[in-house]
Amino acid sequence: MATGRVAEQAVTGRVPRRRARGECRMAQILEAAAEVFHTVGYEGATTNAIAARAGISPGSLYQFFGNKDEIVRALIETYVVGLGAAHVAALDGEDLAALSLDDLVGRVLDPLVRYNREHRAFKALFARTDMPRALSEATGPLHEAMLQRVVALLTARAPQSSPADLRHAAIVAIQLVKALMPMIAVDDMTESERYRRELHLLLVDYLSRVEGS
Amino acid sequence: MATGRVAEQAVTGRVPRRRARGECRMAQILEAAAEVFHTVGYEGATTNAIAARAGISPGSLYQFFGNKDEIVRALIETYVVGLGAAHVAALDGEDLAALSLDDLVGRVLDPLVRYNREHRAFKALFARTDMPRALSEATGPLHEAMLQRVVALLTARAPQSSPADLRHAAIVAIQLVKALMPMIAVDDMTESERYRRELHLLLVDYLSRVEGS
DNA sequence: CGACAATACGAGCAAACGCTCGTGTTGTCG
DNA sequence: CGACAACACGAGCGTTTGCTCGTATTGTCG
Repeated sequence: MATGRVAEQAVTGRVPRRRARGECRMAQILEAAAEVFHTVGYEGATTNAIAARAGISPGSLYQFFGNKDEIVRALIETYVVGLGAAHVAALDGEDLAALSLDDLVGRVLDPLVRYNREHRAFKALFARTDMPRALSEATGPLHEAMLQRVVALLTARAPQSSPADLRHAAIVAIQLVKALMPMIAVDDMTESERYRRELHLLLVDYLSRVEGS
Repeated sequence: MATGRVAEQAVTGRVPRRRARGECRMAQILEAAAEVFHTVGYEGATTNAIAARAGISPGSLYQFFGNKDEIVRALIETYVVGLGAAHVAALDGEDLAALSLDDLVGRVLDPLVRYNREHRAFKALFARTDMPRALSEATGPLHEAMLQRVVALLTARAPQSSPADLRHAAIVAIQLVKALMPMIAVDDMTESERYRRELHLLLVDYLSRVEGS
C-alpha cells in the first residue's frame, strides 16, 4: 500500500538510473497489456498473463500498478494523449469552417484508422457497446475527449445549430465510427479500404445533413 | 410462460405432466437468464444467480442445461425464432421490389426496435463489437439469420448488383443498427425516437446508394 | 402398495482469478 | 563498506465461478 514514492522522487528533481528503469518497466508492462487485451479481450486478460508477456513476475507488476484497472487507465491515458496529438497534427492551422466536409472527415478519420491499426488493443477497450463497470469508467475520459473534439469541430462549422443538436450529432458520428472500425482495423487491406471508404461516405452524408439543417 | 405444452399434447396424445413441468421450468430459466444478462451482462451473469432468479437451485438448473453456454444458445434460439416471425409478419405478402426504400426500412427496423424493447437482454448478447469466444459462437446463428434476411431483401431489390456487394452492404447496414440500437432501446422515449429516426434516415440514404449503383 | 425414474435440492469441489507476502537482489549514497 | 530503499521474484492466499454429487422428494405405472 506504499504510495507517494513517485511524488517524493519528483520533488528531488534528480533522475537516477533506478527511476529510468522504472519508467521503462512501466512502458514494458503497458505494451504487454495492450497485446494481451488485443488477443483475449479485457475480461480474458489476466494480470499474470500480462506479467508473463512483459517478462516479469506478478509481484513486480504490482510494484508499478496497484491493480488491473490501474493498468487499463494508464493504457487509456496513453491513447488519449496519442490520439489527441494525431488529431491536433491533422487539423493544425486549418480553417475549420473553410474545409470541405469530405476533407474534414478524412482528416479526422484517417488518423483514427491509422491509430487503430498501430494500437491493436485500442478497439478491444474502446469500441464496445457493453462494458463492465470498471472498463467503462476507465474509457470514460477517452470517450469524453473524443466527443468534445467532435462537438468543437461541428460547432465551428455550424454555429447556428443548438449545442444539444450538435452533441447529439457527434454521438451518432462516433457510434458510426465505432460500429465500422472493427472491420476497418483488419489485416486484409482490400476489405479494410472498402469499409473505410463506406464509413467516410456515411459520415459525410450524415454530417452534411446536420450542417444543412 | 405456458409454452408448447398444448402442441406437445396434440402430437403424443398423452399428457405427461412431468414433461410439461420440465418445459415450464426451461422457460422459467430462460426468462430468469434474460433478466440477469440484462442487468449484469454476459460475463457478470453467474449460473447461481440465474438459478436464484428462477427460484430454483443450481442443481436443478443443470438438469435442464448442461452449462452456461447452453442457456445462452437456447435463449438466442428463441430470439432467432421470435425475430424471424416478427419480420415475416412485417413483410408478409408485400412486393419487396415495389416498396419504397423508406417503407422497407421501416418495416424491418420497427419490429427490431420493438423486439429490443421487449427483450432487454437481446442487445446485451447481440449488440457487441467484442465478444468472448463462447458468446460469439452462440450468437453466430442469429447474426447469420439476420444477414441472410437482409441479403435476400437487397437481392430482391437490386438483382443487378453482385452477391458480394450485397453481402457487404448488408453487413454495413447491420453494423449501423447495432451501433445505434443501444441508444434507441432506452426508456426515455423522446431520445429514443430521435435516434430511431436518425438511424432510419441513415439506412435509407446508405441503401439508396447501394441500390443506385 | 412398491419400484423406478424424473425432479429438486444445496453444500461444496476444482479451477481460475486478482492480488499478497516473505524473501532475496541491486543500485544509491553517506 | 554498510545501510537503505527500490526492484524482483513466485508460491500461494482468499475469493469467486461454473459445475457436481449424494440425498430427498414427487409423479408414474405395474
